[in-house]
Amino acid sequence: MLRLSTKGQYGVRAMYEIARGYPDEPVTIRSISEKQDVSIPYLEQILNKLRHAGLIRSIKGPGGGYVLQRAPEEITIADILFELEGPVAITSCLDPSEGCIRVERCVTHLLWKSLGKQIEDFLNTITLKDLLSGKSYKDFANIINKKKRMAGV
Amino acid sequence: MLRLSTKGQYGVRAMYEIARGYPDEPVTIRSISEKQDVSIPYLEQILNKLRHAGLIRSIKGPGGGYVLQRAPEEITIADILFELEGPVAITSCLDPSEGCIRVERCVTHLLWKSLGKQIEDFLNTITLKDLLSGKSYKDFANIINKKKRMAGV
DNA sequence: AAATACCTTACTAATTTTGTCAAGTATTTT
DNA sequence: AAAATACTTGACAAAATTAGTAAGGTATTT
Repeated sequence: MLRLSTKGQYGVRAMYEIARGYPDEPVTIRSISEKQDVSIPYLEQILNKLRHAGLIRSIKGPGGGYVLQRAPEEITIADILFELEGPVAITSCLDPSEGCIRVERCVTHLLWKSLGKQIEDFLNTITLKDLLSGKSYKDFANIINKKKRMAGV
Repeated sequence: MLRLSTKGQYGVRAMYEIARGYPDEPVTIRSISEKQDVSIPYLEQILNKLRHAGLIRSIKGPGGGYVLQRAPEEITIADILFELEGPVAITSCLDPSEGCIRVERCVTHLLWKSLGKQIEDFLNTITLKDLLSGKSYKDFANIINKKKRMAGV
């Protein structure tokens, strides 16, 4: 349950490759394709969205490729996934573009909203830099929990 | 992104109705259908799974219906969703039934695993009793954060 | 025996996902 | 100027999943 589509997954992996070239080495689509085992046409579709969102820009011609528009520590996983898959919406009625017609009597509305918030907090906290620095499983949990403690939750 | 299927959503809402009758009032499928706006055949499919999982049992004949097998505080949202939608698996390679062929070189593996763990912790913490007692949005967040603090995370 | 209520399997329409394909446009190097 | 490299766009379609419906049972109580 709660699976992420391949677009989101590949998008994050593509951004990881582009981040590795930051700040001065443009990364070609071919090189991303080879390193991450994703077809070039599919990557084009994905990178196109990320470019329109202002997360990356492209440099044409020989020697060109993609580069980050912001530093790796300034780009979160949420930034990437949001562009490729839209907002976290555990249920359709929690999608801002749809809306709920039975909020009042829906006993689970707040439950899903709260779960969505937990997920968003996590995704907003982890950045490309965390990915680059090879964080461990425990590290990721600590990053988010530490942040919450500091926020006084 | 990360949407729950209707089976999972309806399943939780159905369990909520059955929990309202706990411990001595069997809840008919018809009554669940009317209160939660879900068709009877679809509910049968859902309740069948929950029954096989031992979360509920059915009483046949007039005056019959469904009743919880355990107290509301002993049944978590994770118990319900796991039966209806399988384990939390952000990516297919994190699904226990599939497995990952590139764990070593996958830079996002631990990220998704960690996110999955956050979600599971949340779902394992909230029970039917929390739903019955009409918890607020903030309440849900507090339940899980308090638990984590106590665990010394 | 009649009414109530659950039980099971099969099927299918709709939607979403996961890509491919074809035909471009833009830039740099030689 | 030409060639090579690289990105850009929109349309299309197979495959998988979701979200149910339909039909024909079986079991229990009154």
